Amino acid sequence: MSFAKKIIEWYHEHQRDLPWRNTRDPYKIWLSEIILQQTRVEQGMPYYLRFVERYPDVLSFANASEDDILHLWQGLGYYSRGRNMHKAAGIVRDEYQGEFPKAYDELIKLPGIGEYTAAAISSFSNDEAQAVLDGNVFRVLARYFGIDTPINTPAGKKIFSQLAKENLDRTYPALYNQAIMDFGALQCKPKSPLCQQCELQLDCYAKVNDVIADLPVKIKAKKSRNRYFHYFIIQRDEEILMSKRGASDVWENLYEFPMIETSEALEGMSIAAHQEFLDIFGSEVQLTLLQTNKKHILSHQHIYATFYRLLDPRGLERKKINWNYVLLKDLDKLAKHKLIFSFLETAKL
DNA sequence: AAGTCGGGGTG
DNA sequence: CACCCAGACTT
Repeated sequence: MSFAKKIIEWYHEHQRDLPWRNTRDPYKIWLSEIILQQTRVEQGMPYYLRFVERYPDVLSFANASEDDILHLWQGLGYYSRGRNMHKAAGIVRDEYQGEFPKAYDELIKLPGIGEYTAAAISSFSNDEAQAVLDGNVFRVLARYFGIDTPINTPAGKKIFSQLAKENLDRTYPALYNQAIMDFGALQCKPKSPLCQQCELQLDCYAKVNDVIADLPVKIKAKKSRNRYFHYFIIQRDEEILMSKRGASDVWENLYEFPMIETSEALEGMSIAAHQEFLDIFGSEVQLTLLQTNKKHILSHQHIYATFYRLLDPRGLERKKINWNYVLLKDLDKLAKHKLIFSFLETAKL
C-alpha cells in the first residue's frame, strides 16, 4: 500500500473534527490557515470563531480598519499576520471583485500567503493537487523516509518539497493534506510519538532503525538577546497617555505606554537620571515604581519591563508626536501587546 | 542563508 | 530550560 493510502486510512480512524474542515469557502479556510501559522489548533480556535462571527466574508474584513483587525488579533502574536491579512483582503476586494481566489498561482501573490498556505487553501477549497509542507509534514516525512537533511535550510526545503510532492495523493489532495497534518499532530508527535500503536511502524525508517528522537534534523536557533523596557503611566483626569509602536521591531502598530529602552538593567529610579529620560520629561517630575523587572519571553529576545507612574510632565505633546491621551474607558478598544494588557489586568489606574 | 516576528504548551 | 507549533518576510 502506498504511503498516501496508509496515511488516509489512519485519518479515517483518528481525524479531528475542526470547524474549518466543514467548509469549502476559501475565505474561511484562509482565516483558519493564517491564524494557525506557527500556532497550535487549541490556541487558534477561539480566534477563528471570533473572526468568522465578526467578519463573515472578505468584504466585511476588508472594510474594517487595521486597528480593528489587530484588536481582534490581540494576544495571538505574530501580528504581521493580521496586518498582511488586512492588505490581502483589500486586494481581494479591489482586484478580485470581492471573490476570494482558489487557485494556487493567485493565492501565492497575496501578502501573508506563502507556499504552505497557498497549497492548503487551494487544495482544501478546490482540491487542487498541491502538497502542503508544514512542521508536521517535515517531521513525518523525515522519520518515515529517514531523511536527515536539516529541514530549516534551502537544501532541506528542496528535498522535502520534492518528497511531499511525490507522495501527494493526486486524486484526493485535500483529504491527504489534512490527513498527513493530523497524523503529525496526533500520532507522529515531536516528543514521545505513539510508535507502539502506529499502523505505519513496520515501514517507518526512524522506528525500524531506532532513530525517532534524531529526526527531523534542525539547525539550532541563535540565542536570544536581553532588552530593558521602561514604561511610564502618565494620567490626567480620566485620560492616560498612549503610544503606537513603529515599524521594524516587535509589536509593530500596537499600542503601549510611552517608554524608553535601555541597553542594561537599571536599579531603582535611576531611569530618572538617564539622558533620554531627561530630554523628554526633564528633571521636574515625580516618579514612583509600580512593577519592576517583569520578564516577557519572545522567540528571539527576553524583555525585562519596569512600570513607573509619572506625575506632572510638562510640554510632552511637542516632543513625541505619536503619543496621545486616551480616555481610560476606551483603553480596552486599543490593540495592545501582552506585556501591556496583562499589566492593565492587575494594575489599579 | 540567516534573522526576525509572539505567545503558549510540553517534557 | 530547550523545543515546537497548519510559516512568511526581510536583509
